[in-house]
Amino acid sequence: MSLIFHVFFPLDDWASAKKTLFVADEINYTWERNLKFVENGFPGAPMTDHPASRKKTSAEPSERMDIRTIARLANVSIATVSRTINRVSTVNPKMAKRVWDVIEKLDFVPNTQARALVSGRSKLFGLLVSEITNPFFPELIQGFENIAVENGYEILISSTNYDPKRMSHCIRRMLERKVEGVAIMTFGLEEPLLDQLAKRKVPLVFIDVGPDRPGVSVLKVDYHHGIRQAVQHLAALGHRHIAFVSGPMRLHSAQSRLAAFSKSMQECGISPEVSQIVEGDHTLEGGAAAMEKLLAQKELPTAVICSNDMTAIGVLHKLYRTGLRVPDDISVIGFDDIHIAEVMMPPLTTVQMSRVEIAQAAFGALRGHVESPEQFHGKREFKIRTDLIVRESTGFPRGTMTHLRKKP
Amino acid sequence: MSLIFHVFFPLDDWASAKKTLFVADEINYTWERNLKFVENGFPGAPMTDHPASRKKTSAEPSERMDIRTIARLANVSIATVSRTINRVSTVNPKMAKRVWDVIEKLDFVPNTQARALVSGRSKLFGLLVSEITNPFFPELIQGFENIAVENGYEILISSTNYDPKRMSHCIRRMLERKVEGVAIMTFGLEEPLLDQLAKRKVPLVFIDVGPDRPGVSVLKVDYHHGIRQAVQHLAALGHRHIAFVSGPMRLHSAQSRLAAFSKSMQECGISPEVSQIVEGDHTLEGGAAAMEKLLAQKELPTAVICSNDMTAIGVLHKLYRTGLRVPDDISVIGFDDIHIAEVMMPPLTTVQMSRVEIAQAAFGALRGHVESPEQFHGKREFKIRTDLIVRESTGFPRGTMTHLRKKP
DNA sequence: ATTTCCCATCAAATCGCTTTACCGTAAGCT
DNA sequence: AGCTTACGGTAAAGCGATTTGATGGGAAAT
Repeated sequence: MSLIFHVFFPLDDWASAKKTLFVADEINYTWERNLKFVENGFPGAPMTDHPASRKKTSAEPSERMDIRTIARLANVSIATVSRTINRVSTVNPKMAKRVWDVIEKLDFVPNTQARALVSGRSKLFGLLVSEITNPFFPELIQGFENIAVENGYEILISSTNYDPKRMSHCIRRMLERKVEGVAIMTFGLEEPLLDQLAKRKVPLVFIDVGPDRPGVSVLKVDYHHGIRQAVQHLAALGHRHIAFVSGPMRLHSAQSRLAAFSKSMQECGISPEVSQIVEGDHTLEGGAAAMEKLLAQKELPTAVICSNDMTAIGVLHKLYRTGLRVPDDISVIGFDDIHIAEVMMPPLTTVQMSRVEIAQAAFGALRGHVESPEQFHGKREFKIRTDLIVRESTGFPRGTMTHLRKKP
Repeated sequence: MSLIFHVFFPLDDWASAKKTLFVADEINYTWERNLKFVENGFPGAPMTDHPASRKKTSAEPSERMDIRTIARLANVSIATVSRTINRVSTVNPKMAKRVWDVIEKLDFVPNTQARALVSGRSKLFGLLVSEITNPFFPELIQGFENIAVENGYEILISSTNYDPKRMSHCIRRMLERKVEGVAIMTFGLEEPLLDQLAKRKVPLVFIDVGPDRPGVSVLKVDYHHGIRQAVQHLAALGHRHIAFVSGPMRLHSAQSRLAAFSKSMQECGISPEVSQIVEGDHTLEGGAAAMEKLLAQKELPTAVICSNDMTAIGVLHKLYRTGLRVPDDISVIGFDDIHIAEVMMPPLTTVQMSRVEIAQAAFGALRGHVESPEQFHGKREFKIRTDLIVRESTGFPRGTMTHLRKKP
């Protein structure tokens, strides 16, 4: 019978002695690059050094630091050092202290690569986002990173920039680093690329939609909840002509948001007009372009709901350029609630989707699969809520309160 | 005698597709600590599994993939496979093709950990930023990642959130992963933390200021160039009362920007007033708070220059709240030129500092140190230019063109 | 005094890949 | 023919940990 603790590498404690320091790596390798030398009269043929050809450049005064160096200095066996570092509970405290002392004195840092190699656990998760420059993602990354580090994992972040080639490259790199799981936060399903990961049975977690396979979890965002609130909010203010600027329609999340919008409109007894639904691409520029299209139509909506905040900000900007005032002339609602939405002019009414919640759910799913696969054998789903945050970009529709109205 | 090529892991070629991607990482460790279990009546003493205890969970139908599996299937020796993968120039193209074919058919991915372990090269760089949620950084990360990936490196990204503890932790983690260099883009010098890295001779690159040590490069940003343009621009428009919202003064970059401002003011024959210089913290909220302080003073400036764009946006927002119009009532200039600055209401006049340029310089410095230390033995400095981008948040000072003026 | 445990030790095997000798072989040159 | 050369093969030695099984010493328990 044994009590099992999950301990891999007790950084906090370890570094608890405030001396967090650094390990000497051997980074001094040189390799000259050169062209193939054809006319060679001498014996040594044209050759290329194998990249790993290492030459001890200098006789380091301090010999290299091994787990066995520690063992020697602490006067214990390497097995004991290993156990100590990994906090196996059977080591005698006295012995452990001796070991820790040496480790601290020498500022020893175990080599993660070696550990990963033998243990088979890289303690690495991949995090794939579609666009790191969209503020939504850094906030998500931040959350994910926090939880991951707290739990002893590292993250490999990659931004696909909506490019499938790039995405495939990212996945490849993660495979090379032997990630134990990947969170695919691109809001889209790229079937072919997944095969590489599926084949290797890497646990995955998706947002919105993902293949139905063991080892794959999906975070189901309840778009409808927040979007219905948005539509109702607008309807209650008296809006009947509500436009929608969608995201790129190949994204599942964009489709879902649009669907939620249409449904909510019907629930409110308003029938959405097709001409008032225009496709954006979730960027600032896309939002501005979409608004321009809307502006070009004979009938102007009195409110616009956008598929994300970046789009909404683009819309706000186009409106500003056009001389239309928000919310006096037209109301605008975004989606995501990125930090900057709050300081727009005017502050943006938006549907918030918690990054922290998503990050936690994603990490939890991955960790679950990795650390206790038995309980996580099937596909798991997690619900993510969304809620309307009312700020100042929404108001009564123009014409409703004529005395307040001013013509642009 | 041999000709040497630098080839480690030809990602580009290999994944011949031009896919560039991202790496990042982050974080911490949790492990439950446990007390020694004294009262144990049962046989199996309190035990902890060694983390690396691996249990073959499933009998893989496909046997595990080695470099030697490939060798066997391609009918060559493992040495040849290794040479092929590493593009050693002496391998016969025909043979190489045979090997590549098998590799592709089996979707073989070499284990980076094993390679790193034996070759001593992790092909990993650390990237430390102060705040990933400030849009400036994701843009920088994007640039850094692009170049790194193109050159076969991965990045471990960490955000310190201005917390020294966290920073120390980040550094520790990077050491464990055996990064070959670290770009410290926190715009601040944390002496004690550096020791950890310095001791291990990890190449570093800083922005603005860094210790004068071999292996350390510094990216010197020419703040004065852009800021002088900003001041001159304002002065030319007729402004004489120009305020400055600085960053947190413990940041060297914040000090430099302020110094550049003061100097530029003097060059223009204007003496900066102390009361018009207020400290912000490079955040939205800090900018708003700073503007509030400025607003509370008896004499209002006619223009405000901010230490970064986030601050400027905060200022803009506070001004909007107060009912002051930009640039009619007051002009505002930012610094950084983050993407969103362009769509502010009004679009922000700002000093641009190229993220791409910084990323390239940083990567170049690191790579230089790692791959040809002889030429890079000393501290190297790189210049980064800054330039004013005039948009619409600046105009004539109020009172200059009385006929255009409207009282708030 | 003997039996148990507990705690450690040692040595050896692994992880997946790189690298180094050293050895053939077939073709190319003289 | 006689030698080089080019190119691949073999085999073995690591890289820096983790793990396991065999083993032993000492202290507590019987």
